[in-house]
Amino acid sequence: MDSEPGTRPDPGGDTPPDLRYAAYARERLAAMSPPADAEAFALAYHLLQLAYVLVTDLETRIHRPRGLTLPGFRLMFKLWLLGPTQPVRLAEISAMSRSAVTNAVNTLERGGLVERRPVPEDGRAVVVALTEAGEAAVREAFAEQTRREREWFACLGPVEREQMTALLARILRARPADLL
Amino acid sequence: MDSEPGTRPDPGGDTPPDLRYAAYARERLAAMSPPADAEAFALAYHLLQLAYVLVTDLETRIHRPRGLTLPGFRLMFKLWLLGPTQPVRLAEISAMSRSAVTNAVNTLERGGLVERRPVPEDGRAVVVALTEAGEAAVREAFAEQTRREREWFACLGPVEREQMTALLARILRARPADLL
DNA sequence: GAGAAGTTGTTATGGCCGTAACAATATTCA
DNA sequence: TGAATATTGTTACGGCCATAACAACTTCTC
Repeated sequence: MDSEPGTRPDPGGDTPPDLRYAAYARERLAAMSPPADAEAFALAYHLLQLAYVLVTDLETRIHRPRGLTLPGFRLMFKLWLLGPTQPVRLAEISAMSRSAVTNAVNTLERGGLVERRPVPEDGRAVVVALTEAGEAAVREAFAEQTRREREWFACLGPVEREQMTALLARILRARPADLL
Repeated sequence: MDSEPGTRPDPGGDTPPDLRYAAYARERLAAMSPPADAEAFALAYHLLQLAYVLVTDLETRIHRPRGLTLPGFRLMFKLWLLGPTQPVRLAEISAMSRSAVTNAVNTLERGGLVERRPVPEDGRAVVVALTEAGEAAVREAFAEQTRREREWFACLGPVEREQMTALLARILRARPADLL
């Protein structure tokens, strides 16, 4: 049905393959018996796909050419704002595991971008701090990343951008309580 | 400033650490000289953070207990809708590399969930197809994932959910042309 | 037809991330 | 005080993903 060109907004023209797939999947799910929740699928799919494509773009276009990675940059950016910080704090802010922080810090430390310092009051603890090279790197990468983000979001108006941020924040705030 | 409790929506109560950090970062960026683009940061941050937290939740709560992974499930789900498909097609739909597909298919094939079949017309090509076990697995996992997604998005009304999906799709459709 | 050029899938290497197990250190509490 | 418990950071292992290089095959072009 509906195979003449121009009948719909563009279900086959220069639409990227991931969006064509999304449209197809939505139809198929709605047509199942019993019909599946095509709206929940579409929201989750577009959210994950956009995040994936955006992450890949920032990584390959901004950070890798500078010898960084996106996760590495994000960690350094936090240190830039927060100052020297314990791994356990970084892990809980980022909602990721302590071992992931250890790995990221290892990589950045090899590159001379951050350093570990012992904490006198607690023999277990360590703080991670930017080196001077790390501070310069994060400042420059931040400028470029912001520029690229603005390109990505230029298709939305200011009100829409705020709406979107607010909706995302609402979901994050209301995240299911049983997250472990 | 503003340190009495209850003055603001909750910049310190039971707000999760990632959102508290986001609010702090936003203030700091706006207070820089010259001020940085705190809005672009906030939008990108909330988008990436939500995607990350959601992915982690679906992975650990739904798929890992079933012996799957989220990327593995997503690939199987595509095969479920599309039928036997070439890796190159899967890669372009998913906007990921062919080698990532190879790896994912290897893992799924080890688990007996998909199989490779040669293509008579093209000696290079292969199609990946669900096995019977794979079809059963994807159907069950899909039901659970949908249930969980509905919990995540229950904090939005139907109109807001559609708004959000539309905004995400708009950004995906307008993605920068020079993505390589 | 035969060689050049392109496509497909794979492998190797390296980074990211999670879980589980561990050693070292702090804290609690009987 | 001293033993049980909790916390911190690390390591080992396996999965995901990208890039680059490669072999096999197809298609284009002369």
